Order: sequence, then structure tokens, then C-alpha cells
Amino acid sequence: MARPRSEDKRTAILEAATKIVAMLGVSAPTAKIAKGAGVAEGTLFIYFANKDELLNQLYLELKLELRDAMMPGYPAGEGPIDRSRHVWDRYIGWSSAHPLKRRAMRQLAVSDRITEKTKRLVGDAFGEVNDTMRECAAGGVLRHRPPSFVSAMMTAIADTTMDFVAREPAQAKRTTKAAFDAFWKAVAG
Amino acid sequence: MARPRSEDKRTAILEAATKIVAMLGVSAPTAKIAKGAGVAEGTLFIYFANKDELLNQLYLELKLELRDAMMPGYPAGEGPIDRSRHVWDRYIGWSSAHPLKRRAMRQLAVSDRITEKTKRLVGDAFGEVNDTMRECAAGGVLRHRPPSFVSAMMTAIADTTMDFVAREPAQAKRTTKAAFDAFWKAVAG
Amino acid sequence: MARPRSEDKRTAILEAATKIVAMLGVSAPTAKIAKGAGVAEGTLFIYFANKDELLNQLYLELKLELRDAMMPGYPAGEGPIDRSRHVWDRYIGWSSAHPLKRRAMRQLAVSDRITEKTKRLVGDAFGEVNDTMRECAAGGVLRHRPPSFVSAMMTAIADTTMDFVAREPAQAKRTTKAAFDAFWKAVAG
Amino acid sequence: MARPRSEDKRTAILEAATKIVAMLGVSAPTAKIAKGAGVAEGTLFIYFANKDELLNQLYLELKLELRDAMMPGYPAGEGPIDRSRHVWDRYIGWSSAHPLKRRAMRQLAVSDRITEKTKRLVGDAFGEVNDTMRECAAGGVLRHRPPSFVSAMMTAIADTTMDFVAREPAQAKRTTKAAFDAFWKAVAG
DNA sequence: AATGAATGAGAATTCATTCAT
DNA sequence: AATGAATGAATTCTCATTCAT
Repeated sequence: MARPRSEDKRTAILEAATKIVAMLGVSAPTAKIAKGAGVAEGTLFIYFANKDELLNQLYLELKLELRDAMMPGYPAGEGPIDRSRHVWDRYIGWSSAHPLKRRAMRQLAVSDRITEKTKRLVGDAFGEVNDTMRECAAGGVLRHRPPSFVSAMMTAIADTTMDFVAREPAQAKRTTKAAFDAFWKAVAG
Repeated sequence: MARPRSEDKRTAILEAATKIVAMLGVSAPTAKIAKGAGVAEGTLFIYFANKDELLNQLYLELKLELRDAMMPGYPAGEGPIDRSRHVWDRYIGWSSAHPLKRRAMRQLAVSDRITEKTKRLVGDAFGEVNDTMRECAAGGVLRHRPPSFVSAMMTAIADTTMDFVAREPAQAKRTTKAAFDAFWKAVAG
Repeated sequence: MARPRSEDKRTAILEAATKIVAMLGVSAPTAKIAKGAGVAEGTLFIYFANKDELLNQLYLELKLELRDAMMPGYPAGEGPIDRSRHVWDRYIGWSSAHPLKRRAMRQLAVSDRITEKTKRLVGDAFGEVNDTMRECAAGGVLRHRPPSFVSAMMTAIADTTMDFVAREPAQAKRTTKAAFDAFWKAVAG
Repeated sequence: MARPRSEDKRTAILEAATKIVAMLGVSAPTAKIAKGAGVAEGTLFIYFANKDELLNQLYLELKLELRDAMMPGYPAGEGPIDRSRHVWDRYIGWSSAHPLKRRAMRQLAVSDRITEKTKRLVGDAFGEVNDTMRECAAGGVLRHRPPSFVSAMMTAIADTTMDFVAREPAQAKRTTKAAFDAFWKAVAG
């Protein structure tokens, strides 16, 4: 297990892992992931000590990417509903644009292979998002709950929304609109 | 006639599967499930043709049990908020009382091993629950969405709630109360 | 393992075994044989102590049936070629009429599960057939070989013939005729 | 590059398979074959995708080896009986020298695991042998039959011969001689 | 560093046989 | 006697990980 040399290969492995985990779950064979990345089976273990480390890294990177997609352009000067809407739209937008990433993230989230440490790192990374959520929820029934609860609520509502959008794409606009209204009432109403 | 097939053993296998799947996911070995049920490895395949059938049956039974826990005592004569509250309380109550069942249900739900047929059976079984949800949502922003969407929303919000209750049991009451208020505003507000 | 009561059941098991062994080989499961015979899995072991005994009995019965099909109507008064032709025709006739029995017999013959004892019993049973063969071969190049060798030769030539007839049924008559001529030349020429 | 795939190991697996299949039939466990070859159980599946492929390859290689043993030194200039005798001697010689190979070949031939494709490849490979047989049979009763029929007849007669040689080795010479005479009369007489 | 052959501990099933009913 | 549920060893094949090249 020597020191890895190519950042490209690491990225290729993580991208292949996204696809394969999305499709086959966390029990996806490392050999398939390596093949998808265009590297040899053994090479994977140069970049990741073992499969668990790969899965944890993947989860972390996906979550960080999602976070990075949510904040830019945040309308700090606007009212809470606009700020909330911004976060919501970004979340829905990123998830719709990257269905495999979303599916992989979910598979990882329910698996027992994501360590507490990884979960903590993810929590830390979402500090800014949570702050935003706190502001949005400042006047609502959840104002005394931890901000991560509000974030989780948004994620839960948005994920459910996307499941239905996937089932009935024709209603996408209306479903998303209604779901945001519901979410807004939930946190701020 | 030979020994009759024992309902007790079938139940024991399903109960063991609940525990093991909750802990290890759908890749839980059938050998461990059989051992947990106190039967031989081969016996499992007398009661379930293969692992997929076991997983589908388990999912169906858990969902039916949850449904049966939700409806009794439904206050049909009361106003929507009370009726809604009834369903919510029952859902939270059952899930808190059976954390392993809830966890197993989730593992199964995100796996790709639950067939469309099983999903349809579950959907049919929740007809009454969905009717209730439709009534509750009649005046809210989700009134034009399918009732199963409202049900799914409640499940999502309640599941998120329970995750936080599990993390901070001291705040259970307050968290649950606030979450119900949020849910109520979301669907009826 | 009590004493079996019904000869019908024994026969049913052997008949089912013929079909199943013909189709699946000697590794055919006893459960399938029992099902084919319309009896319970355990019943098979009342009539046959174990699978090996079933297979040996089956082999013996098939061979005896074949023998019984070959001798009746034997034209003792005719010349050797007619007598030989009689045996040949009977063998071809029986095998064509009972392709499953023939196939089962072959599967059993090449398996390692037929004991020496069974083989000896079969050899003894073919005494009369062998005597006939000795007479037929009396003037030929095989006259100093054991008569069972001549029998085996006929079986080998006839089996090969039937394989080709099965492949090209349109040529059945001509193939069979030519093969008999070849056989006759081989043993008597 | 990693270790290259070793031709030695492939050969060792096929040789072990020959022994084990000869003794136990096609139901011989792959684990035993691997052990016999001195490789790990999993290694077998690097060289052969699955058991069926192993069995088909084995059958093909044995048949090709037999063919290669039959033709060298073919006395093209001699008369038909000498040419025929050459093929016969080579067949008997190879089969006597490699009883396990012969037994394995038979087990495979009667099993249902040899695909049509493999059978066709074998048939193609025996084109030259069949041509020889056609010439030998040109003046006999089988002259209008397909040459593969004559080949099959020779194989059948020779196999029967070897069974008897195995039973009475003291008579080997005489039995083989008489059997060839019989064969010659059959095809050319 | 990169490769992919090699390993062997499982994984899901199957099946001959036993035994409670 | 007859049944078929119960058993658990055996079977084929997979896969994370190691290591010779």
C-alpha cells in the first residue's frame, strides 16, 4: 500500500463507486467499482485502505458536494421565505441533476457502514446550512429545536417530493411548488 | 400426516429476520437468521422459497402491522386535527416501541429487493390510512396531491422526528410535540 | 423403516425414477422421484433403504425387462442369421419403444453407483441371451471370445445405431438395416 | 503487470478434473478438483467461468488429444486394412494408456452438460478421422452411411473391447486382435 | 505505483435421510 | 404404513484483500 500518486484515479474511483453503489447498493463489489473506474482491482486499495473507507469517503464527498451546491448565491438580504426558497431550490435542483448521487447517498445513509466519525464530519460541514435554517425557522414551531432538525426536515420533505416527481414527472412543477409551501408552513408557519 | 408446518417457526424466522436485517441490512446472511430463529439453515427455505421471498414477506408483514397499529380507536367524530394527531401518535408510538422493526422496514424500503407486487400490496393496504390523510389535508396546500403523498410526508416527518428523539431522548416529548405542529401546519395550514 | 405394503408404490417409484434419471442423471433428487411417483419423500425410503439401493434395483429391473423383451418368439429352428436378426430386432424394438428406459439404463451404467453385485446379477440374467449369441458367433472371428463379449458388441453397435436414428429419423430403416448387416458380418463373418 | 495467468495451473486443473470426474462423475465437486490441482477453490473460477465451462473444455481437450494421438504415422500409401488397423491400434493404445481420460470422456459424453457447441467443435475436429473411416468403409455395407457413423461404430467396438481387456488382461492381445477382425468385417466386409 | 492472479472465508441453496405426527 | 417438516453437511460461486510481478 504505497502512497497514491494520481488525484484523477481517486476521483475516477469515487465516481464509479457512485454509479455502482446507486445501482447495486453498498454490497456492490469493489472489483466492479475498479472496473468502472478503469483501474485494476488492486489499485482501489492503494487509494482507499479498504471498502469501508471508500464508502465513508464517498458519503462525505457527496454530502460536501451537496452542501457546496446549496449555498452559493444565498440571498442574505432577502426575507426568510426567499432565503428558504433558495436553499430548497438548490437542494431539489442538485438532486434532480444528479439522481445517481442522490441514490448512492441514500444507500450509504441507511447502511451500517458509515461511521460516527463520518456522520460528525458531515454534521460539521452543514453548519452554515443549519444556521440558515435556524434563521428561517426563527418564527416557527421548530424554533427551539436544534437547527440540524430543521435541515433534516427539509431533506426529508424534499426527498419525499423527489420520489413522487420521479413517479409522476408530468406533475413535477406543481408537486414541487406544493411541497415547498408545505415545508415553509412547517418550519415558519 | 407428518408434522404440520408450524406457524410459530414462520413467526420466529420473521422475528429473527427483523433483528438481523435491522442490524446488518438486507445482506444479512440467511444462516444467521435461521440461527436467530432457532431452526436449521435448511428449514428457512421450507417456509420461504428463497431470501427474496423472505424479505418481501417481512416487509409486507411489518407494513401491515404498522397499519393495524395506526387505525384502531380512530376518532372519526372529532375534528381533523384530532384525527390527524391520532394517526401521528400511533405512528410515533409504534415506531418507538419497535425500533428494530422500524429500522428493518427502512433497510428493506431502500433496498432493490422489494418487488413491485409487494409495493402494490402495501399501497392497497394503506388505502384507509390514505383516506384519513386526504381528509386531514383537505384544506391545506397539499389538497390536490395524491393522498399517498401526504402519507409519505407524514412518514418522512415522523421518521426524522424519531431519529432525533433517539439521539436526545430527554427532549422526546417536546420534539414530538413540535414536530406534530410542524406536520399539521404542513398539511393543513 | 417398516415392511413395505404396496407393490404398486414400489413400481410407481421405479417408473418415476426411470423418467427422472433419464432426464436428470443419477444426481436426480429423490424428492423429485417421490413426487413423480405420487408418494411422499419419506415413503421412498420405506421401499428402498437408500438412494443407491433404488438405483441398483432400477438398473436390475430395466436390464431384466430388456432381457425378457428379447427372447420370446426366438426362432430356434431357423438359421443363425435369422436367430441373430430376431435378437437384434427385439433389442432395437424395445429400445425405440422405451427411449426413457434406455436413457436411464445408460446413465446408470456409466455411473459409479452400480455395485459389482448388481453387475453380476445382470450378467447371470443374460445367460440365455449370451448362449444365443454364442451360437450366432460360432462360425465367426469372435468364436473364442466369451459370449458376453458378443452380447456387449451387439449392444454397443445397436446403441450407436439408435443414436444415429434419433438424429436422422428419416433414415431409420436404412440405418438399421445397414447396421445389422455390419453386426452380422462382425460376429459371423 | 501482475502475475500472468499460468498455463501450468490451467493444465493442473484439467488434469485433476480428469481424475476426479473419472472417479466421481460429472457431479464431482469443484472443491475436490481444485484441491487435486493444488490451487485454491476460487482459483478454479479464474481459469474457468463456471463448472460447465470447465467440463466442456475438459471434454474438448480430451477429444482433441485423442484425435492427435490417432493420426500421426498414418500409412496413407497402404491398403485400407492397414490404414484401418493403424487408427484402431492408436485408439486402443491411447485409451489403454490413459484409462482415466477415457473414463472421464465417457462420463462427460453421457452427461447433459456438454453443449451443442462443444459437440460441433469435436465433430469438426474429427473431420480427418472421419475421412479415413469413409475410405475404409468405401467397399462395405456402411458405405452409404455418414462417416461419423463409421467412426462412432469403431469407437463403440473399441470401447467394448477395452472393457473386456480391463476385465481379463491376460487375454488382451487375443481379444484386441479378434475385435479388430470383427470391426474390419463390419465396416469393410 | 500499478496490475490482476491468488486466496479462502463466506453466501444462498440443495438434498439424502430421519423422525414426529 | 405413510407423510412431509426438519436437519445440516455439501455444493457452486463470490468477493475483499494480498502479493508476486
